[in-house]
Amino acid sequence: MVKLVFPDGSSKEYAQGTTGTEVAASISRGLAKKALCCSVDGVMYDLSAPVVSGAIRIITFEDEVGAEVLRHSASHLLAAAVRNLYPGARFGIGPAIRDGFYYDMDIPDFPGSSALDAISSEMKRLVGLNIPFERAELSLEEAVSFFESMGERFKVELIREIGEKGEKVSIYRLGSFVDLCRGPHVPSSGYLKHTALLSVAGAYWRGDENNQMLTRVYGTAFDTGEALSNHLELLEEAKRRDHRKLGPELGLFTIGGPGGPGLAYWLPNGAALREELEGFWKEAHRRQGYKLVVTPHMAPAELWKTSGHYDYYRENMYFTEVEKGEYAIKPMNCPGHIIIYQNEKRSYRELPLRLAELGTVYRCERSGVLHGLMRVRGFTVDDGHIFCTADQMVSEVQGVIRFALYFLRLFGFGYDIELSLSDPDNMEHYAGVPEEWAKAEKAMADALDEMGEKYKSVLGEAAFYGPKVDIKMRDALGRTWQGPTIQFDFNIPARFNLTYVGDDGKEQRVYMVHRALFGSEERFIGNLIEHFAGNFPGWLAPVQLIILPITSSQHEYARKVEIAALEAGIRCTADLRSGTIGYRIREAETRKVPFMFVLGETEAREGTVAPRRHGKGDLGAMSLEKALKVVLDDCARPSFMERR
RNA sequence: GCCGGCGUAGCUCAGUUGGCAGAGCAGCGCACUCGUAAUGCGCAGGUCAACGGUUCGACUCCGUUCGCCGGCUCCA
Repeated sequence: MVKLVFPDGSSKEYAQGTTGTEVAASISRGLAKKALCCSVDGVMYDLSAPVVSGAIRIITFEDEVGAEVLRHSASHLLAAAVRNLYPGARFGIGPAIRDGFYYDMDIPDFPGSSALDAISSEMKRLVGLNIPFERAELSLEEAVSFFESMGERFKVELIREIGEKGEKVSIYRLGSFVDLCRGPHVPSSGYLKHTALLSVAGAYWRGDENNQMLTRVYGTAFDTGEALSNHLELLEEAKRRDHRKLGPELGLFTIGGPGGPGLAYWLPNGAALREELEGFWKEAHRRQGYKLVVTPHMAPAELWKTSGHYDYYRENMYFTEVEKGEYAIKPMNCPGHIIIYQNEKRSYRELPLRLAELGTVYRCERSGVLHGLMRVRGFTVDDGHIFCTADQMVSEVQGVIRFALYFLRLFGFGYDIELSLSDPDNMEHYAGVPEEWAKAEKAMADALDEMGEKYKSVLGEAAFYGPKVDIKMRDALGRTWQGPTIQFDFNIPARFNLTYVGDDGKEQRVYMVHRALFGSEERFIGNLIEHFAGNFPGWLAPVQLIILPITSSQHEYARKVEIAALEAGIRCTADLRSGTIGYRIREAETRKVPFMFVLGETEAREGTVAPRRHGKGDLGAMSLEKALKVVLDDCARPSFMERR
């Protein structure tokens, strides 16, 4: 007999050889229908396998692992279809990924994305045949010779590695297609009805650019047609919000082309948004006790040699010559802030010293990785460096985290926190001594714990120069982006011998924290564009108000209203063109301007305006004074949080 | 950098087998003077990304360069 314990704590005995399918059916018909695979004591099994005693869980698509199993199965289906259409194809890896799956394949004479339709049809055909996934286990030798006979050199390479780890080798058969796979899989291809192929791209075998380039096909799969179409709709929405499309459309920026790849040119509207964002940032930083500084765009190579960038970051730097001396364009702001720190002898009394700058840096990124505003060669970092004593570490890190979260909440982003720690097995790779690392890592963890913030610790993700807290931000579509980062630095203070005079009159090594809230202003604005779909909150809207006289008889009144709005501090223009009012309203709506004042004969006579809110429509006529107040209230820059 | 795709008017896109460069929107002009998401008519707008080659003839075919897009381990 086999004794199974269910998640609710109840248990039941089954005959030896009972399969997962039968167990699921004994629980409920609904579960049997939704079941994809099962796990016993955390080990995953196919539903067709006989169950063993232990804690069983029937896994459905609602489980994160269930979704992975379904998608991984879909990747096998994809490979099977490709094998049928391109018998010469050889297969690499085909894992499930967030929201989908891919398969890397070497497909001779592959025609590119035009082949997706044909592959999709073949996949649909295989789904219709409802072919079972069948598992078999092989010895290492059998597996190697089997895949060698098929010419599957990538699989052979993988098997050899599995052999080194001492795992047994399993294969899965889907009709005539056999793939190396740990499993488990859904019972049959009929479960993969709601699958879609998305794109084709090149990918190096195992991600190494020294290896062969394979063809990667991306796809996604869901348990229901509705879930699939919702996901595809989300992808469409993301495309509509793409900052590379909205940015130029809204007159925010232009990038690439004659201005040079990876270099953003801010148009008047974008510059207005930036200016507002920067103004808010500066104000907030002053109130948080930062001293704002400004440092040059280039500095002698010597400075970068001392900082270590010259040796370790050289490939990303641009160089130039000044009177035969070598200079570097700055890729980071830290050395500049060091110069300012070192400008005078520092006392413990002036710590923590918080320096901040909107510093524009240039980094040489490889042409292929450039991506709109998200990955550029010239960008402005909202950089800050905190110089403090060991005792001040926890409260300083907390202050920055609180500050960062305030910023994210202000814009309506969600967040997840990661604490990136050193790899205890490789401490020799890091700058600084292990005891100091332990102290700094504890300070960061303590800071988070004390604040009651949830976070995920990731071993081995720290920078070589120190541990860090990374905050991932989640936008309106649920996508995550690199957000604020707070990094401890053991390296620079040692390299520059940064000290302060302690209360004992002796020189002490200063502690240093790098931090950025936006990260790159360019990328952050790219995120904002997509997050808001271009419908910025009033205070950031490049144009806050458009004045729309209905006929030319109201032009004079329109000018008066415009002047009043400008004097009130509203970013405003009057649209005096002769088109119909419907046409001009439509245009203002598509430009996502928050407010319009419509002025007709009645308004001009009575000294009123008829405001219209973007997305909401007509607000009804009111006095000019009242209307201006409505706009000002809506477009007010948020006041900075109270200090705790 | 590498693999694949793309590049025609400011934008979105047609352009057949190699045979005179097209439309809608935007712009400008004229008419219209209009009440909450597209008024009508007209005009102008191009080195078909650039350079080279094949050809009687190239937007079209070939090559090179530039730019843009999808990606380049989330490890069977």
